[in-house]
Amino acid sequence: MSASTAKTRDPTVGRCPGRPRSDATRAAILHAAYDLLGEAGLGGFTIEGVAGRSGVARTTIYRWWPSKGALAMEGFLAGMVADLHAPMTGSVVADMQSMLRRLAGLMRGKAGRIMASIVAEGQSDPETIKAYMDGFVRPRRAEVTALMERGMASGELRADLDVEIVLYNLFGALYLRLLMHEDLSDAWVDRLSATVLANCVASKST
Amino acid sequence: MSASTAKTRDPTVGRCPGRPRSDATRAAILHAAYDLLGEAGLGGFTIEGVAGRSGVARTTIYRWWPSKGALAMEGFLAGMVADLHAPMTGSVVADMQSMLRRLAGLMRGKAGRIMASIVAEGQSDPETIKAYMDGFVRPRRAEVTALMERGMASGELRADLDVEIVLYNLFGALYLRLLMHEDLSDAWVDRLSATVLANCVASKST
Amino acid sequence: MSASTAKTRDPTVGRCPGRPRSDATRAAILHAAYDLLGEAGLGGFTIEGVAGRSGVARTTIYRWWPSKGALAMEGFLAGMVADLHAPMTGSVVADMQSMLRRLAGLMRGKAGRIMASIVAEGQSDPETIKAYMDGFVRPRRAEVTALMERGMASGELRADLDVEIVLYNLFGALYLRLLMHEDLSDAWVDRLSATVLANCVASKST
Amino acid sequence: MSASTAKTRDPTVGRCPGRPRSDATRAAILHAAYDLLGEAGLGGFTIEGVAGRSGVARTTIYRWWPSKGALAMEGFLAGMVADLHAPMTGSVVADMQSMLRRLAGLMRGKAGRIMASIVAEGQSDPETIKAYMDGFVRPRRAEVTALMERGMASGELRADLDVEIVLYNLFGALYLRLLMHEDLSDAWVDRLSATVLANCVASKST
DNA sequence: CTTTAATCGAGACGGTACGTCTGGTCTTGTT
DNA sequence: AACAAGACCAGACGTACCGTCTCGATTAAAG
Repeated sequence: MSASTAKTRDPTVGRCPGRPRSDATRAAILHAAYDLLGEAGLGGFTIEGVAGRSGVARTTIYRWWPSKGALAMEGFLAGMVADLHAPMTGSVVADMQSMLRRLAGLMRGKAGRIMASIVAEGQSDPETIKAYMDGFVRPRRAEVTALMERGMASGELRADLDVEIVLYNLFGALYLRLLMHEDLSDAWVDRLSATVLANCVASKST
Repeated sequence: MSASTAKTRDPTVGRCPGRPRSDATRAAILHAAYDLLGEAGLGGFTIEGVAGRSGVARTTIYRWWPSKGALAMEGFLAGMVADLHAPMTGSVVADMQSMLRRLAGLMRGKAGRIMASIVAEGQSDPETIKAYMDGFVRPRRAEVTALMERGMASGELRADLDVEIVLYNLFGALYLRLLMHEDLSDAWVDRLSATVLANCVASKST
Repeated sequence: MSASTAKTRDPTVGRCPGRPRSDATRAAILHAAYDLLGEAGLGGFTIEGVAGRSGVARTTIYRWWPSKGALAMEGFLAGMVADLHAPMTGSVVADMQSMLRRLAGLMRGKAGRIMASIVAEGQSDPETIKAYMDGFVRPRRAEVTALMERGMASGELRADLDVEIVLYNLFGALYLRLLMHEDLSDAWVDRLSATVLANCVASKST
Repeated sequence: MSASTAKTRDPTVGRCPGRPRSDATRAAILHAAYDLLGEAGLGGFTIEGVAGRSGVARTTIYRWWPSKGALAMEGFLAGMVADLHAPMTGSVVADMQSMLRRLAGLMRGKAGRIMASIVAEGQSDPETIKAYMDGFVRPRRAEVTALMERGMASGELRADLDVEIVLYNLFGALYLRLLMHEDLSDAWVDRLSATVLANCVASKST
């Protein structure tokens, strides 16, 4: 797991002596963390709670995760089985629209609550925000950037687009509504993508 | 203070008997709150800390503010002496650009840290986010909306703009970068406004 | 309580501001402490345990007692309702004998277990042993010393006694047997007092 | 080692299969135990500490010693190279006096600290006190008893002595002062032996 | 002037979670 | 097998704040 902030042994140096780390324990912790996050947000997310729910000693958690935020992050990522890969139809615009709807759908649910919590926690713990960026945001961004650049290359989108800015226009709007507890309905998302993407498609008259 | 979430006596019932609330105390609390927020963010922001720093009993704070977030909000608003009123030159686009630069400037400083903290706290306390919306976001939004509608009426901007979406494109991008601890330089802000506003001006060929 | 190691307010300065300390709470803590000591010794004596048993918050205990040992000591002293004042018959020797039997009786019971625990704890915490000396041992010693000196003055005991040494002969023997988990029956105690006191009475031939 | 409480293999059954127990390891453990005891008392004496200092795994210690006290005991006995055999001059009284001074001398030093620690530990672990009695106290007691009985037989001491009580008078006094952290100077010890032994010598007038 | 009622300080109190520490058990691989 | 290493559970430690509570002292309008 590239985004893991937990200490890990270097696997290249063969085997270390001593009892190896229990994967069952690790999984139990992450699972409990994800559940607790979804139920209580990061406000009610407690190392103590995770320990209790997973049946693991608190010391064990402290041994492997440096902070509450780091644990939350990894629990979130481990629980995000549903990935967000763009669907790859022919139309870049259609792909973008469906991707945004899917992201908004996640944001409306348990995952959205967790995402908001992580961003919140990140405001007082830089490590958390960094882990979130590296583990979740940037991979997503890279995918969408690639998609748009494909559209620009194929002529579907204007060639002079500032892709980064467009991404912030889209994701920024979604995150802002998420964090402000505003409506994230498909209708609103469609309005967003329609408005922004309309300015991205190549004009036919040229 | 319309955005105050502190309990207040109903001023219509004339004067109540008993000792009136001390304004010096109230000011001391808010001042200490603003300072503490700027220094430590909301992670190190505690009622206890505000009480200690302001030389006020904790009880007094609890008597008037229902939650940590409410106090932070009011402290933030009270400290925001520098307002953000649009400068009102002739050009709507120029006004928007300068307004965005000023907002970004605030975000780079102590106020930005506080804004991030309030949004963070709001994720576990809906009252806080509501107070932030009512006290800060919506007034700002209303100003900019009015500005843009003026531009649409005058013909400087396209008449078919979805103003709300454009606002989310702009503010969403700024908030996202603020919360992700990314760069908020004037250069980036100019790139943002250039890209978005270019799609807003009326095309001359009409 | 002269031996109290708990912080106490100076009662001479009238009333202090703030909520006054709850005597019920204090009594509950001391009572629970005595019980727990008797049941588990000082080895199983825990602040946490006292808090749980007395229904008091742990913080409250930490507020008033600086250490485990201090709490144990005060709990012990507070629980020693049965005092050990010498009975004051005519005969000093008889008084001594009955006093030793009473002390041995205590040592056989819950109090003895606590005494042993305190002495044990004192080996790694000098404060504890000091508190035990000041609060329990020295007052006892003073009583018996006075008793013997009365006997010496009246002619019942030899005038050239080294009272301190005799006290160590008696109490040392009892403590040693207590700490070594040896028998402390009345029969043995009588043998002790007979042997030692026989050497203390004034010889009639003078 | 007769007083050892460590599990030992029965040497009569020839050789057991498997790797034999390392005597170097055992010695290292006991040596580290003695050192640690002298430096930190039994309060700072931990299996972990002994393991670290001796370079031995904690498991190994737990395999062979059932409790902290048992290990401390054996470490103490192994370190007591200086034995306490009575010097055997002609005079029983002189021998007793010198023996008491030697014991007091030990008590003033590192060994005294360890003895106090062991007695302390024994209050919550009966095995420890038993091991201390069997390994150290009773052999000492037997020697002195024999010495006194020799004196009684030779007429130097009174024939009607209750030797056991006299021993408790002497040793009890010393232990009590040791455990109460009171002075154990030669002067005080001489006062003790003078007082007690004066009552033991046979009266010449008979 | 007195009431009289509210504010404000101080601080005790029951709680929750923190992050640390130690003791003892267990599970590995190595010797 | 014995051993070193170290993961793991269990649970107490002492601290920081939380939010509630009871006091006494203060203060200003209402009677």
